[in-house]
Amino acid sequence: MGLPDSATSHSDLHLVLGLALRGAAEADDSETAAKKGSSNFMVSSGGGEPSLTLALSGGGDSSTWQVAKNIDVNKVCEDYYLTSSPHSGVSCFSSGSGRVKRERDLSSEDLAEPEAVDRVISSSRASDEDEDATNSRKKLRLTKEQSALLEESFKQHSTLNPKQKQALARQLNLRPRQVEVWFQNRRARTKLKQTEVDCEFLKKCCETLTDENRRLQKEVQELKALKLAQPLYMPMPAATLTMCPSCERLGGVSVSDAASNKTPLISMAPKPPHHLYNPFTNPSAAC
DNA sequence: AACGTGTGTATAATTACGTCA
DNA sequence: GTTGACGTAATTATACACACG
Repeated sequence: MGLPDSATSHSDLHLVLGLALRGAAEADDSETAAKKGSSNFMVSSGGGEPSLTLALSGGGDSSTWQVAKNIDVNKVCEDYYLTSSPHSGVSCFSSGSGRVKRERDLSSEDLAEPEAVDRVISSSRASDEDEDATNSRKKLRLTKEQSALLEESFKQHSTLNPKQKQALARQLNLRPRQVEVWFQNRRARTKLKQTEVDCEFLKKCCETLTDENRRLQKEVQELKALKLAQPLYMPMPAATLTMCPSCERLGGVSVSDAASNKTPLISMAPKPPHHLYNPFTNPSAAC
């Protein structure tokens, strides 16, 4: 496996360079370097000398960070969740640039949470956009268990109130913001899926109507052909006449006209073959 | 068979903006 | 009118699977 894309980011460039300096004495292992590079928790702004401890000194268990920083971030999180007590440390899903504009999760809602450290770090960096931009965001991959629980919760209610969000986050060992984002994206996916279903349904409707239209057009052509085949002004046997129940017309002739024995301007064609559409069986269509 | 690379897909995260209390 | 919380929509970025040479 090659270097992850993030290895080419500025932040990781710093890391890789720094690690390369000391890595000479270690193994010439690009994958190891990549893994080291993938840990973008806290790179010191001090240029050449990478440090992973600066911003964490006042916070959680530094030993945890020392262990985690050399391991694939997702694996770290999985292992971390499995082995650590809930909220015993800083969330490993540092999203880097994400806390500048939205500070929703900095509210009292979850300030008591352990990831407060994360947010302290982030907020302390929020004033330094340039440095913030050097951290590429790492993407969390939810475990099957987490996904299942989220799905289960989503089935019950597609939106969460703050308490539910908080509880779910605690249950999943995620930040409330992450739960919130998951639900947002889940709603979006649901909507997209429904749109696709609707689209398919409308396509089928369109096809059906097109077929129906084609059939009717064909029938019109056949009727026209039949009409041309008959001589004009041919008297219509009364028995072949039917009355439209809705407008009380007899084959294009009103009842009053028929009663007065006036000759219709246009004679009715003989009764069409039974397989053809008879407009009088469908008054609304005929009138 | 193992490896590196390009590509497509799923989805976490971000951003912008609207609504409402 | 302002503010903060929350929602959606659009978009970006990342992780991963897979095909291919």
